[in-house]
Amino acid sequence: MKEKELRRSLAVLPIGTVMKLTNLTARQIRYYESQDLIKPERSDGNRRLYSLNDIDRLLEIKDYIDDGLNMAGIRKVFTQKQLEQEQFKERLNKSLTDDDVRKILHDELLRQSGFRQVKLLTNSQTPLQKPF
Amino acid sequence: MKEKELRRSLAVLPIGTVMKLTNLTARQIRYYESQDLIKPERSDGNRRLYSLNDIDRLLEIKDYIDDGLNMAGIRKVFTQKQLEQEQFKERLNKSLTDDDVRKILHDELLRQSGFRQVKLLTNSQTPLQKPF
DNA sequence: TCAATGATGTCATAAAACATAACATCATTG
DNA sequence: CAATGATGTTATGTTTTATGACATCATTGA
Repeated sequence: MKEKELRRSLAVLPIGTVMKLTNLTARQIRYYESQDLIKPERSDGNRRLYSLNDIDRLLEIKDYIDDGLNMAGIRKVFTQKQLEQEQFKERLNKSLTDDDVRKILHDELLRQSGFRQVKLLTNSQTPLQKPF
Repeated sequence: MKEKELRRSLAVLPIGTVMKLTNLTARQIRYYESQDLIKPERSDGNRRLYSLNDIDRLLEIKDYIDDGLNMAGIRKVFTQKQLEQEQFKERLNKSLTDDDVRKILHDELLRQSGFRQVKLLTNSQTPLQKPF
C-alpha cells in the first residue's frame, strides 16, 4: 500500500489538468491556495504542481462551498480533520507497539519453555503457551 | 468498473507530466508517436494530451526497447496484442449473449409455470407474474 | 569497410499555458 | 450603505510545448 500512497502524493499535475479534473477555474484554485486550503508544489520554472491527493482536496473544498461554508470554515474543518487523523495514527501506533510487546513476550516465554508442554503450577515463571 | 476505465482513458496529462511519469524525453515521446506507437489527443491549443493508459503504453514501449525491439517490432507486438484482445472480447460477447438467452429462457419458463413446479409438456399461457 | 538506417539529442522559432498583480463585479451582511 | 468575501477580467512577463531542421552515434547489411 505504500506504493499507492506515494503515487497519490506525487505532485506532477499542472494547473490546467487540475482545472479539467475539478471543473474549477485557475482563479479559484489559486485563491484557495492563498487561503491556505491547499499547498501545491512548484516546478523549477515556478509552475504549480498538484498531486491526486490535491485533486481530492479541491473536490472536497467544492463540496464544502456547496454546503455554504466559507474559506475560514473549510480551514477549520481541515485542521480539525488533521487533528483527528494524527490522534488516530498515534493510537494506532500505540496499539501496534503494545502488540509488539505481546509478541515479544510470547516468543520469549516460548523459548524459555523449550517447546515442552506447558505445566501449570510449576515454580513461578510458568510459560504461557498458545497452540500456534 | 466502467467508471475506472473512463478515468484511465481520460486524456488530460500534458507532455511535461508524461516525461516525469515515464522518464522519457519529449523527443522520445513524440518520436514514438511519429512511429504510430501511441496516439495522444490534442488540446484546443494543439498541445498533446495523454491518459493513464497512454502512460502504461509508454512504459511498455520502454520495456520492449530494453528487450531489444525496435519501433517496427513493438508495432507488431501491439497490433498482435490488439487482435487477441478483440478476439477475446468477441468470445466474451458471444458467451454473454448465450448466457442472456439462457437467462431469458429460464425466466420465461418460470413465468409460464406461475411459480408452480415447472411441468414440461404443458401447453398453458399461464399468466406472468413477478414476486413482490 | 562504408553507407544507410534507427533512435535520440540539440537548436530555433512561434504559439500556448501559466504566474502575478491590479482592478472590476456582485452578493451578503453587520 | 459600506465592508467583506469570492470570483472574473485584463495586462505583462516567463515557461512549456510544437514543429522542423540538423547533429550524433550505434548498428547493420552489402
